Amino acid sequence: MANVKDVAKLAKVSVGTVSKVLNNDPTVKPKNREKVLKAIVKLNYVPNIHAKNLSSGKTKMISIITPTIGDEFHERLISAIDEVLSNKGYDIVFFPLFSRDRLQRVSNPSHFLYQTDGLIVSSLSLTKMFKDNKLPTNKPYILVDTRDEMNDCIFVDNYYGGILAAQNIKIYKNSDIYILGGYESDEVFTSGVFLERMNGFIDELVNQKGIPKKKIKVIEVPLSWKESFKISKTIIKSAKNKFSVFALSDIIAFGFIEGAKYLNIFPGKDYSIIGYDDLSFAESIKLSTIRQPIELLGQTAAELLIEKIANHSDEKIQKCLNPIYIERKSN
Amino acid sequence: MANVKDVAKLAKVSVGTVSKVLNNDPTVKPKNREKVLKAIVKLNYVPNIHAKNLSSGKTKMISIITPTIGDEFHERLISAIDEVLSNKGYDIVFFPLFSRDRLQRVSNPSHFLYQTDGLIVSSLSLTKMFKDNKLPTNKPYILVDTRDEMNDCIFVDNYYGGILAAQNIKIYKNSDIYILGGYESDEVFTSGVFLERMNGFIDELVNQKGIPKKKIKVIEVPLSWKESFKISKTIIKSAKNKFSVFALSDIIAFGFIEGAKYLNIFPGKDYSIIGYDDLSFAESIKLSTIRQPIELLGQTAAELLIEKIANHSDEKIQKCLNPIYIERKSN
DNA sequence: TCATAAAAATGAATCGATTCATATTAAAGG
DNA sequence: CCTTTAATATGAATCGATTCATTTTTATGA
Repeated sequence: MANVKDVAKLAKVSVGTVSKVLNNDPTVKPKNREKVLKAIVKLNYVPNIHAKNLSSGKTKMISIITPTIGDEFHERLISAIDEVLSNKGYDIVFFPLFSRDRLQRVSNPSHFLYQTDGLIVSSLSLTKMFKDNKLPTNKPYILVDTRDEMNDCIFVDNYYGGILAAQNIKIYKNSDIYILGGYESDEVFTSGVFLERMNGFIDELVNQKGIPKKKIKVIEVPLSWKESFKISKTIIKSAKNKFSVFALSDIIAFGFIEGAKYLNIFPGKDYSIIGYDDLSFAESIKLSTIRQPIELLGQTAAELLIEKIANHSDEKIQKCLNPIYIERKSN
Repeated sequence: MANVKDVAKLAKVSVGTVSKVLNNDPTVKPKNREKVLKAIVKLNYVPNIHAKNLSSGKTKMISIITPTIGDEFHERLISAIDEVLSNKGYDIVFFPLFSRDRLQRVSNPSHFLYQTDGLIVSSLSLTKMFKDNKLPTNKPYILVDTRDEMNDCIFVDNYYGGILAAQNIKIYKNSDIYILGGYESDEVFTSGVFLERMNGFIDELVNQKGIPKKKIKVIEVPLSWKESFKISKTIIKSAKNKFSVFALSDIIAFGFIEGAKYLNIFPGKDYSIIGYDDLSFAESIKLSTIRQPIELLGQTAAELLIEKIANHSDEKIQKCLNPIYIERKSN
């Protein structure tokens, strides 16, 4: 394997010049640049990234940490982040946690994860993961999709999202109102967004709309359409009259709607339902929902982090974006 | 930031000893080990991973490349890979491609991606990505979920999966048989598995079961349940009598079934349908399907790669796993 | 033509670990 | 107690880039 020295020798220039060529330094004359380039090709030279990282003290990489990967929210979020970062010359390295076991491994401060130029942590609460509520690194980082007073973060106001749902949901006379979702099997991997949505919804209904609290039924369901699919029967049977549903995620709303169809109960007609997120399928199933600006969330996070890296400024960042209500036929 | 030298000085031992402690070398006496450990804590020392990578020539990391991330198949595959690798002391770094643009960036031979100890490439065809049908690296790598004569690979026999579907699908008299799926928007990101499934299915029907080819209708649909949801109406209207469907993925089968329900057409009663993959929801919707051993696929890939890294052997690996038919009510 | 300033090239020092041949210390055996 | 052997410890050399103070070359203009 050839290295800079070999290239320098073959090109008859110094290693400094080779390094300049590699980094597009304009202070190298065309003739020399060409010589170096030719030598690189001839030797089949590939720069060693580890040496580069070590000697420059930079990696031009950003670590991204997420709980899982199999969902549209994170796919869109990360794509958006990647787009911004790549424009600024950064690459992303991606660390989905999957399990507590992997979290354990990845908690080691000497893990590669913490030795890139910065980190974006998505949908995770550091409080629950690390006792001191901090990532074990002094690299700059920012949390996304989590509210955290102690760390820099950017998030969508989930409490307000709940309020929006409450303000817009159609309520039938004498009818029950169901909140669906929010169950999380492992509390270490939760960001608390579901609870906030629920609280916003309940507070608004009770305090502003004067709905008696006992008419609001919270049904804890995991974030999976299959689960709400199953639970739909129970709910529909227990409900007298028409009823209203606030699903804490579009995924849950979807399962409920599909399950209800089996009983010939249709959204917008026999009951009203509002979802959350505005995922790509929401429009096609005519689901009213609270839209999160997922792409904007990712873009802003990326921009803020890059700024932080560039300025070394340590002023606290607490950025809040607002969701909006999207009206469709289901409500 | 403290380094090995600082630790050595404080602990009053040599850097060699510090390094041994860091790497759990048994030839260091308990007393010294303790001194070093104490110094590490006192100095808040964190090993620099880039220096380690450079000097040792190893990273103890494996790169994983996938086209996307938002699907159950890859989530399960990667989890399985991660489990095996972590047991062998390796960590994974994960590179979803997302887009051609990112593929472009990631094709640079000096990318970090190619400077780990090995690579696993999932569901991608190198032929379409690189003109010489090789990854731009001389690190060991293995392809998963792709058949490729030129490279080491492990895959599930998709052609045979198609045969299995053909052998088991219920066929009604004078009825049409539909194949659903296989449309891919960007051919660079395709692995060709859908085509193989389809060919196996058709060949078996025509050659073994004597079904006339014109009764088999191929409907190209993208891998999205929404799309097959939409197309279901068209198909059902055009179909006289009962009919049979081979969905090239469970996701597509699901969309079709849900769409058909709107027209009061039910699987296992008004038509028969077989899916592919046996994703987690297949059981709950009673979908007959061709099960891929996803976890086994990931585990075996990981094991083979580690072996390759250890032995430097360059004998060609071409491992084929078999899918099995899972009977449920939809067929 | 020469002095001076600007541009380009140089290469030793550096980053922070691991390696391994060599030196030191401890244990075993007579 | 001394020799031999085994167990530990040492630290200079190494990995392969970047950096930057210094030197060399080129350009400018009087």
